[in-house]
Amino acid sequence: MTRRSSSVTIRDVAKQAGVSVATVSRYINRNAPVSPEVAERLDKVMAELKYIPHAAARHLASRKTRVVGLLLTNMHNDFFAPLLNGTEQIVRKHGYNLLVATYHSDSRDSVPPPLGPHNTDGLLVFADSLTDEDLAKLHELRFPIVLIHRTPPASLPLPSVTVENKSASHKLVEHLIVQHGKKRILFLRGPIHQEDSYWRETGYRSALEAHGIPFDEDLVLIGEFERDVAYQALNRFLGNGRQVAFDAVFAGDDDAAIGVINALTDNGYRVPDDIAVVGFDDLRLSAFLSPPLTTVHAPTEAVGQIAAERLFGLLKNEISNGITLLPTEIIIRRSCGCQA
Amino acid sequence: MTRRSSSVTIRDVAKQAGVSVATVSRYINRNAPVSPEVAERLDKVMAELKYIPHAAARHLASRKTRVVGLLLTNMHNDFFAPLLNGTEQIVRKHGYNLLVATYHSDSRDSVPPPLGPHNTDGLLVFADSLTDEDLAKLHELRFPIVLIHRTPPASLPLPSVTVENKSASHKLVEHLIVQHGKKRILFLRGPIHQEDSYWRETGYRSALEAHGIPFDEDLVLIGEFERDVAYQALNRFLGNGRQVAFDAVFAGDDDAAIGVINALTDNGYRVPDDIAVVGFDDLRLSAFLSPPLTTVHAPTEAVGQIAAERLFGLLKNEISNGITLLPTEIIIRRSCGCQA
DNA sequence: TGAAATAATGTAAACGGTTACAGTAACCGT
DNA sequence: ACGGTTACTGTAACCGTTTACATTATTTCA
Repeated sequence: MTRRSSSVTIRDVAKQAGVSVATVSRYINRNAPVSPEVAERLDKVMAELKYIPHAAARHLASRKTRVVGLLLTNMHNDFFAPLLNGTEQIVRKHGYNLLVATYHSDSRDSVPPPLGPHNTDGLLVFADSLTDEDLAKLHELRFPIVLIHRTPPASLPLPSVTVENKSASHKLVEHLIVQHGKKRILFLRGPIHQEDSYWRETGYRSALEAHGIPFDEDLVLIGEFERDVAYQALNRFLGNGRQVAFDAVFAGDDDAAIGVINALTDNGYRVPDDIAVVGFDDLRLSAFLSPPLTTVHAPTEAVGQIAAERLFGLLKNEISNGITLLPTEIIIRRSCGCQA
Repeated sequence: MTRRSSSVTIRDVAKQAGVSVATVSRYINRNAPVSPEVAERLDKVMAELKYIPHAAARHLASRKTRVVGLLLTNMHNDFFAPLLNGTEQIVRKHGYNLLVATYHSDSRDSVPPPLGPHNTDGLLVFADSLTDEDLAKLHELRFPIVLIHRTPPASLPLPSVTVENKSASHKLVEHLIVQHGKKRILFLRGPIHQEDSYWRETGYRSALEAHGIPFDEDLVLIGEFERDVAYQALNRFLGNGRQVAFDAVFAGDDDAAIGVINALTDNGYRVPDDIAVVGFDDLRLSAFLSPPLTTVHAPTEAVGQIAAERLFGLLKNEISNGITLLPTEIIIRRSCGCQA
């Protein structure tokens, strides 16, 4: 007994059942017929020995990991919980495992992405957690990738699933203008280079333009889709000793909206009486905020599910590219001033 | 060229740099000295070839995966976002990857746990995602495990990190009794067999007892720490045509509290004027609910961090067992009736 | 009825790393 | 000057699977 490991291997099973390892392997993977007697014997032996195939050995030999990766920019936002949940459901359904990691330009000090062909069979890539070059490199290796909340760079035909940002933002801002007579609407920009940011700003601008309100760069702050950043930004803005120069805020997302409401309240403003606030995403708890948040419902869990399903499609060599754009819907609650 | 794979291997690097594979391996792992010239040459070659070590091959040879697993019961609750976040931070800091999965009695139809010695170096096990027997088996294999929100079964000296439930629950319920004169306090029980449930109920009972209020089984409903379940349960309770027989609700956790507030509101009760509601966990958004939720602050992100750190301690053979009990703190806001 | 297909199994070579063992050369202390 | 370290490197076995190739027995069918 010179074995280093205490774990039972396929050879133990083979010996115990009086067959070759190849037969055991084939039975486990159901990829070649095995006689009923042998099958029965194997079932018994494997149960007795509590045999569990060693993943790494399998991966090495078969060149498949049965793991898919989810690469995020961060996870300190309730936005990611449903995304993860949706993804995990599908991954589990397919008998795969899910590796999650964060990666971003900041961490990118010559450190390669933590997830890739070396440890996964395919990747779900959120927003700009990978650069265009990273994506191009992976695609060149024919590595399965589906993009989430981001469309493929030019000439890279990667599947993508994201949500409709622009028209919903347009409608939301329009609601502020038309229903509530707002004219000086602050906008909290999300992370630069992130598509959601871009399209939400585009929708914001187009709504202003459609109603003859000039765009004013002074009315855009850095929100980063983060509660604390938004809070700070607004606090600084208000602390400038300036007169109130705005009557509403489109916070970019719900998380930032929380920060905004907080900052406003701390500075003595009432929401929505003095200042209307709207967000984007419709987090699980946004309906229960004080005041209930007017926002845009984004089907985040579905995004995770669909993206994962498309990834598994890719893994089965079903070539499916093109972008899936999930519809969003504006949700009128109280923070805009409605009594809904 | 008969190679099946297109990927660059350690042998390519070795040949290109004119050294043996052993030297390359040693340099990569920094576990033996390598001459400066060779080091430099290797750096260059590895960059040129874009060499990334194949994880599975490494795992197989070294018998370490550099992956830790986080096993949850589910993830459709905002409670898990900070837990995951905390865990991921530490895991990343140590250069490991994080595999997440859900597993529960329901899924346990003779399906073995998705995470274990075959694909991870250690496991973070939340609540009752594994049974006592599962844990015993793994511990017998000397597999590193740290428990989260659960203490080790008798005679299994597993490290554990959880939060103080009982005394905080006691204080919270006491607050309802003493400060607000509540006497008929509904309790929404969490998942049975889950320790948080048990201790929160214990705290609830001890507070009642301490103030001479008899425990009434009719006042406990199934909440499951889930918003929808709590909503349904309370709705059914209210719909029984019975007279209002309670004046406050301890919802078990914040997620259930949302459901409770919602059900109450839908049935024409005002919170907190008619019925006081308190939760547990202090989710990221609980302060911003309407009304702001009186609850207990649980340092969930810290739980994730500390549990992960302890797991890495185990991986370094630092034997650390015993349970880490993180302090909690009651947070008085408005939903109990205070004006705070 | 004989050739060809099919079923069931075995042997052994990968897969891409790590590491035990071994060896050489330079260095150190006495 | 010589045994003992130390620094660096190489060879090849091994980790636990999958799978190409081979083999034998059994069907199928013209």
